Amino acid sequence: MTGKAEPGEGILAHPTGARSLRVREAVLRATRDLLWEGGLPAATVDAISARSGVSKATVYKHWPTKTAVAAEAFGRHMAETVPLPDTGTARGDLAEHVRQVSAFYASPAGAVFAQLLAACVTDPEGAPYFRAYFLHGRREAAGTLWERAVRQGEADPSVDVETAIDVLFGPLIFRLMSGHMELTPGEADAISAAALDGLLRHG
Amino acid sequence: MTGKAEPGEGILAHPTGARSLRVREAVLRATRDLLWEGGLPAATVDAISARSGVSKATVYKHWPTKTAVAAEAFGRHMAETVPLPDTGTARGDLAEHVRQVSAFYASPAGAVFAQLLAACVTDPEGAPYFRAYFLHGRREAAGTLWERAVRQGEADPSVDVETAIDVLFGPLIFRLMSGHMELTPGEADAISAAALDGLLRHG
Amino acid sequence: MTGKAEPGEGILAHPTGARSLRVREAVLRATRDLLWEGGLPAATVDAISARSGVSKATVYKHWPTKTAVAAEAFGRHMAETVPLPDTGTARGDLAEHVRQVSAFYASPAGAVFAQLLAACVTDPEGAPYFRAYFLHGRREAAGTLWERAVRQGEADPSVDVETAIDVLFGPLIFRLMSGHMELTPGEADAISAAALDGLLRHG
Amino acid sequence: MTGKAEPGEGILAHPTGARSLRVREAVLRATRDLLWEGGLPAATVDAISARSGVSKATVYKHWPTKTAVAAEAFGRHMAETVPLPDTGTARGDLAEHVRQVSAFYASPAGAVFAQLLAACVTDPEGAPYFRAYFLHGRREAAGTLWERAVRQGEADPSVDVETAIDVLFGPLIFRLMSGHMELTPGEADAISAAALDGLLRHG
DNA sequence: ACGTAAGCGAGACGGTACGTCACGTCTTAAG
DNA sequence: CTTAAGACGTGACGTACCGTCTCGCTTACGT
Repeated sequence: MTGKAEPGEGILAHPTGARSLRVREAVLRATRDLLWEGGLPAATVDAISARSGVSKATVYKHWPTKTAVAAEAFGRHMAETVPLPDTGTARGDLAEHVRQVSAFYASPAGAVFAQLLAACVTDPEGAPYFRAYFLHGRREAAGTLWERAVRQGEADPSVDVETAIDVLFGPLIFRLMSGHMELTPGEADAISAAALDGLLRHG
Repeated sequence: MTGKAEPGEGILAHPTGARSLRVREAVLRATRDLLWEGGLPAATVDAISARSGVSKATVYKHWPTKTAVAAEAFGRHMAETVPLPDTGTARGDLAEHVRQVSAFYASPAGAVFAQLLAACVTDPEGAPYFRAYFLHGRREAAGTLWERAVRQGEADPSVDVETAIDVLFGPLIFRLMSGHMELTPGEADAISAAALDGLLRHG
Repeated sequence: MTGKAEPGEGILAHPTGARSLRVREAVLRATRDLLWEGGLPAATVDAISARSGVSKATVYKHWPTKTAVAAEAFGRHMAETVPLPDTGTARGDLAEHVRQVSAFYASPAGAVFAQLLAACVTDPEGAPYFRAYFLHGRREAAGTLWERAVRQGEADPSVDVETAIDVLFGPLIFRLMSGHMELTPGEADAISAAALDGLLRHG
Repeated sequence: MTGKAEPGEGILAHPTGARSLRVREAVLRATRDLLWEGGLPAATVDAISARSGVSKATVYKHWPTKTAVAAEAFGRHMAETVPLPDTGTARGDLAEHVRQVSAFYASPAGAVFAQLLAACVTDPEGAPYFRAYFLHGRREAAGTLWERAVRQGEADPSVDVETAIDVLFGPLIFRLMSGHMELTPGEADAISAAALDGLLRHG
């Protein structure tokens, strides 16, 4: 898996070899802990280096930016926790998923997510890592849900997967980033309802 | 009017008086220029101070954070440029507005917007300024459009204004921040169509 | 005295003001201690900063290079300890001075001197500080001796002061730097004798 | 001959064998070029390794320190260019030699010499190499001159060879290292005159 | 002739210091 | 009492070079 490119993201290369593997593991573990304890601001390269026992210079040989490290560490850690809902109806599944993601954003881990997303704006080198190691997985899960919904005939097949995902989750992210509205389960439901049924009257 | 609180945002206080007015004007003008030239990274407090002739200490007496200064400067400058569309139909107006906002995000000023939004995540003191001086105005404009659409009977009155706005523009912001998709006019149309008509089939 | 240029060395400028004075004092004291404990290698800017309580950035605002700091600190400390010999004859005074300087070079402080002189080769920015704050004082003292010797009619007035000094002390420095010969009192006497009487036979 | 100890310097050992010879040659050639192009600072071990095609580990199997490599490379290159003067008189020979050495110190190669001498202060492991591969040869040449002068009856036989050499060339080195005076031919003559005739009046 | 061990190229690694940058606080003196 | 000017502490940045190391490859030697 070392240095393997993520689909659609070009090559996110690292040094290879046995020693490198040890280094990568130590760095990612230390970074994950730091993120957990103090968010992105705590995950300074110095701190990562100190805690992992890997020298700063070596960190920079593996990742272009601290954002990249943090993104990969965060993505690794989150990758395991993606249970897809199965309520019987596509509408139920999608709404439930929005509710879950909203709850995630409202959690401490959500704050880290926001910090990482923010960091991507400033750090174009790190952004691909965030997309590859975190966003990609999440979007793939949501995409699965969406395609199932289309197959079941509930979802509008003329809507692009990407568009659908953005319309469902973009609102949550908007609120997360700007803080203009809260991310309660109720709000999540309101958003998913509006997105699924549309803003205009029909019929 | 100086230092007046923005609706819903508590008190964003500044020192008052004639000299203060001069200071505020000089700082905001200098900051605007710097933002324009090099984005948020260029709008260093030192740079703002140097260019405006206002000392750093004074800047910090008027604003809590450099983000606050930048947010206000950006908001001031953008406030004038918000023409609301009038195509005849609510659907047309909303779609057109999404297209306009999308184009704005894709522009250089959009990059500054992204940087500011990102900064708000890290800087809770500055965030209210961004909301008050920029977001608020934008959301108010969109809200006007939405309420007109409701009055015309085209929009679903059961959808909250805030929800509607977030569903329409959240997707754009998601893409802007994470960079996973482009912000072309075509994409903007796809998004507004999906949001307005809903993701599920109906009928 | 702050920021005052040393004669013949152009302007070795520092920030001025009361706070600066405190900073300079703290830095020089800390540096002197570090030099004493571990020589130039121990006097890293980080260590100086840590021990003096003055931030690294501030150190770099006062001195261009760690060599400069060390040179000034060393010179300050050494300035007080320059007793000029008075044996009655010029020959005796000069020989005695060579013996003293030789002993100094052979001492721990002499090692620091060697390190500083070596550093000047690599660091053209720091060299003037070494000349101004250390060498200048030493050469002035030796020059005094020499001029007294000329007035007394013992020394050859056709020999330039600078030349005389270099011929007397250059050999010691050569040995100190390259380590090809020891710096015992006996060797010092041999050198001063050779320099004072000349290498060729005469008469 | 490889790895043979230089006189008076203990054993400066290298690995032996046919391959080793190739390695040594490549390294020394590359180092010489680098020294020539950018002085000691350019002669990084990495650079030497890269340019010579010899791996860093191998370099360190042959030499204890980068100073050692540089010293040997420099000495090798300089070994060929030591023409001894023959003016007819010992005084003329010695003065001429001082003039030549002074010119050498003032040349680009002289700067490298200064850097190497400086490096020896910090690097006790490399110093013997500099003495063995460069200084030794130079001092031997000067010693030859001196002994000829003694045999011819011009030089004072009571002066030790080493002392004589140091008195003649120490002043040049002092100036070279500290930069307090220039190294013009005129200065060289003043120095040799003072050293040869002595600083005191006689007769 | 054929392993088998030494010598080697490649380059990752830990370590240490470097010099820089921007933030936000503080001090001083002028108005 | 507000300013301008700017020094200062703090904390992180990314880089550079050192000297050590690990890994296979390839040479050349010993049996």
